Amino acid sequence: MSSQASSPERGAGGSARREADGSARRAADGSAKRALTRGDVLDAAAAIVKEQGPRALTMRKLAAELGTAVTSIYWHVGNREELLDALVERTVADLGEIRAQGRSPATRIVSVTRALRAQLRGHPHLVAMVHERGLTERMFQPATQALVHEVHAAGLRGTQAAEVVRSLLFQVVGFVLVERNRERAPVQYPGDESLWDEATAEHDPALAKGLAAPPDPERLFLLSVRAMVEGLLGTRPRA
Amino acid sequence: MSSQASSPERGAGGSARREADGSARRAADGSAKRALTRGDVLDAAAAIVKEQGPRALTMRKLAAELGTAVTSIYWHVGNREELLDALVERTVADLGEIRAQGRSPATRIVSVTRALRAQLRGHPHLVAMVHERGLTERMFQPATQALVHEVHAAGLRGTQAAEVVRSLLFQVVGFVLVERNRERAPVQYPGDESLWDEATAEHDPALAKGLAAPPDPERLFLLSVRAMVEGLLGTRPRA
DNA sequence: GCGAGTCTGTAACACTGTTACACCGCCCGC
DNA sequence: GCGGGCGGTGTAACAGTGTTACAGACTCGC
Repeated sequence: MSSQASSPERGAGGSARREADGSARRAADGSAKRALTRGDVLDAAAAIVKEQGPRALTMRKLAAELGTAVTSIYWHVGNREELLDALVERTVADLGEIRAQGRSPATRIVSVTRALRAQLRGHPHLVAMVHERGLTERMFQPATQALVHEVHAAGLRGTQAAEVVRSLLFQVVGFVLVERNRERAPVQYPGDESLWDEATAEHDPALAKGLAAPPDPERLFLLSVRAMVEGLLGTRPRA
Repeated sequence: MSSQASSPERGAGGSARREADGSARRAADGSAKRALTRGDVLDAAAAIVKEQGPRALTMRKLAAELGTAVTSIYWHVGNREELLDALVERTVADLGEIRAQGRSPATRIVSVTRALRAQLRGHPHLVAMVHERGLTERMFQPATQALVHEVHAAGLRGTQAAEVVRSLLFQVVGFVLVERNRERAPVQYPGDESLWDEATAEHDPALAKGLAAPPDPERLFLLSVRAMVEGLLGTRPRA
C-alpha cells in the first residue's frame, strides 16, 4: 500500500487536478508537450468507448492514443475499473434534466419515460456500462424526480406512489436493455421467420407474421408504457 | 481453414459424438482413463459457470478441472464462444414447458410471466449469458407459445395479439435483467437512503421511505405485470 | 503391419491488466 | 547555487487470457 508518491486518483471529490494550471512542458526533443491531465485521459477513453465499445478500451490502446505510456494512465485514473467508473459518472452528470410534457399526469408520465429512453439510447454503451456497474439508481435520479412529481400530481401518495415510480423505472430500463440487446445481435437462432408458422401461431397468419417480423421498438415501447400507466393509474393516457 | 483433421465441433446438429461408444482407454501409466467427450466438457463448464459465473470460465481452468490439456477442450468444443453457446443451448433445452394457471386469460397470462421469471431466476448466470449472446428469441419460445395461446383466448388477433405478446416478453425479460443487476450490486452510489429526503420527495415522507428502501421484487413484479396486462387487455387480472 | 482418423500434450504467440522501479524535470526551501 | 522532493513518465517485467501449430499417442479397419 505504501509507495513513494501518493497517486492522485484518490478521493472521489477532487475533480480538477492540473486542469487550472496551464503550465506546458518542454520535452527533451524541444517539441511542445502539454502535461497529461486526468481530463485528457477521460476524453480519450470516452472517445474509444463511444466508437468501439467498452470492451475495446484497453489500457495500452488508450496510452497509445494519448502518445504516452501505460503507467501514466494508471497514475491519473488508478486502474481500468476506476476509469470506467469515472467515465460513467461523467456521462451521467452530463445527461441533464428531464422535463415532462403534456396535460394529464398520465401523458406527462409517458413523456418522461420517452425522454428517459431517448437519453439512454443517445449513449448506447453507457447503458451497458451502468448496467454492469450497478449504478442504475444514481443514473435515473433525474427521471425519478420527474416521475415522483407526476405521480404525485396524479393523486398517488406514499408507498403506493413509490411502487408506481419504481415499476415505471424498471420498465423503461428493462425495455432499453432488451432493445439494445436485440440491436446488437440481430441474427437469432433460429431465425425469426422459421419459428412461427401456421401451427405454432394457432392458425392466425397475421399473428405469425407479427411475431416473425422484427418489432418496431418505438411503437412497442409506447404501447407497453401506455398500458402500464393505464394499469397503474387507472387513467388512459392520450397521445 | 484446411487442417489435418476435421475437428468435431462442427455441424450444429450432431450432439452425440463418442457418448454411445463406451470404450475406455488405457493410459501410458496403466491407470484407467475414459476418453473425454463433448458432454464431459459441457458438464464441467456448466458446473464452473453455475458456481462462479461465466467470467470465471477460462479454458485453462476448465482443462485443469477435467485433468486434460487446453487443446482437448478446443478439439471438442471449438472455442470459448462456441462453448458458451452450447452451454446456453443445452440449458435452454432443459428448461421445459410453461403451463398457464388460473381462470381468466388475464390471470393466466400473469401466471405465465411469473413462471417465466421463476425459470430465469432459477438459472441466474444463464440470463446474462443469453442476454450477451442475443439468444432471447430462442430462449423464450415456450413462454411465447403459452402467451400466444392466452392472448388468443382473450380475444386478441393478428398484429395486435403479436404486439401484446412482445410487450409482455420484453417486460418480463427486462424486469429480470434489472432485478439481477440490483442483486449483484446492492451497494449504490450514493446510497438509497441519502438520495430521498423530505424535499426531493415533495414532502411525502412515506414516499421518500418507499423509494429509499430496497424494493420487494416479487411485489413489484406482480404490480407491474398486472398493471400492464390490465392496460393491454382492458381486463383487470385477479389474484 | 500399416495407414487413417481421433484425440492429447508441448510450447508458443499475441494480447490483456497491473506494478516495481529507475528516471527526468520542475519548483521550493535553504 | 543547489539539493531534495514532488509530479509525472518510461522500461520492463509478471501473471493470466484465448488460441493454434505441431508432434505425437492411441484405436480401429484392413
